[in-house]
Amino acid sequence: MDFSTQLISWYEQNKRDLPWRHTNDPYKIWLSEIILQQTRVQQGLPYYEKFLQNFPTVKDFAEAEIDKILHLWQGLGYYSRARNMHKAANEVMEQWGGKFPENYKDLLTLKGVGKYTAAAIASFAFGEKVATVDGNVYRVLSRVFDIKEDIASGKGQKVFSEVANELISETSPDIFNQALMEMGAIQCVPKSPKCEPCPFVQECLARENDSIGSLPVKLKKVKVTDHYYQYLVIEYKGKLMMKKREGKGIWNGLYDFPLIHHSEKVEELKKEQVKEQTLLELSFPVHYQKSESYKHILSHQRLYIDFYHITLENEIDLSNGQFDYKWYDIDAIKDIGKPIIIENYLSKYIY
DNA sequence: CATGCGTGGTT
DNA sequence: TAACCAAGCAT
Repeated sequence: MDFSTQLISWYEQNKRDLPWRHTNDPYKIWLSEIILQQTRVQQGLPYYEKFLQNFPTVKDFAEAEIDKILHLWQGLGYYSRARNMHKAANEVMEQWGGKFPENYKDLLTLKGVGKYTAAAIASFAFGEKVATVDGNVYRVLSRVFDIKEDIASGKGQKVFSEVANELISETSPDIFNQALMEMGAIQCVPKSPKCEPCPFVQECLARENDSIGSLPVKLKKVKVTDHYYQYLVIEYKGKLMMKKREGKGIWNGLYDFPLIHHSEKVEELKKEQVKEQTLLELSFPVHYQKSESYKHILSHQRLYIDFYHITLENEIDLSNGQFDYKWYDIDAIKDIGKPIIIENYLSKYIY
């Protein structure tokens, strides 16, 4: 029995029941695939349901406010996915007549749809014979065939793509793709893979060569930098001062508080910096409540965060246009997208 | 081609 | 605890 047949046989007996496996609708496939990028199934599941309820069709998604999309996406991370989905939905409406493009090459033109996602939609929705090559596939193929090519390099990605496209089933490329990823997700896992029930246990070259623990090879290491944040939670009559983050950094499109950003550890609030950020003339000692310190870990940054809750006696006029901060009713703040650390703070001390 | 981009789970 | 990493993509 060949690789594909063995794999699919294993899959039919071991697969999980996931909602996006019951549809051929490219919109639902697209939604699920974007959500699942770098995200675990259990974390993504409730978001998939929530987005489908709010936006049953790609037209609904395209017509939605980006602020509503980002609020629904809150807590899932990698927010550029949500912003790119909004753009892609509008591309589908305006350039493809409201219907998703139906092949790998055209799907690749959509914002936020790369090689993996284009292959996923093309095969799952349209039956195109093109292999999905994701982290699971790298792991399974690198082990079964003991391939030591670096998966972070362009060459490595090309090699694994070629291997996967050699193996892919002629008759059921969609099931083959699902099966290969499922094997990586639930059996050929990174640590302590479950080799005993694996259909390839006899022919797995990495097992034979005792190299499972070092595969797949991934040379690139992310460097993590430290940042020290002082957030000013400025309250006046049931409103908080906030603004929408812009630019290329983290949390683009989400809302947060006036922020004093340091590259070194700091102990106390500096009043000159408070004024620079907010025009707020603090006469120290001012009445404020400093929170406990938070450590917030991103993929590439360690944030050490203190919140300073300042309750004003008099309103600050924010209409001079020097800053983009505005006053937001605490009730309204519940309905806009915020970094999860901000949401956690608000839930504990403000709401 | 290297880097930036979240959050949560696991070891 | 720090490291790793989870159905990647854009620039």
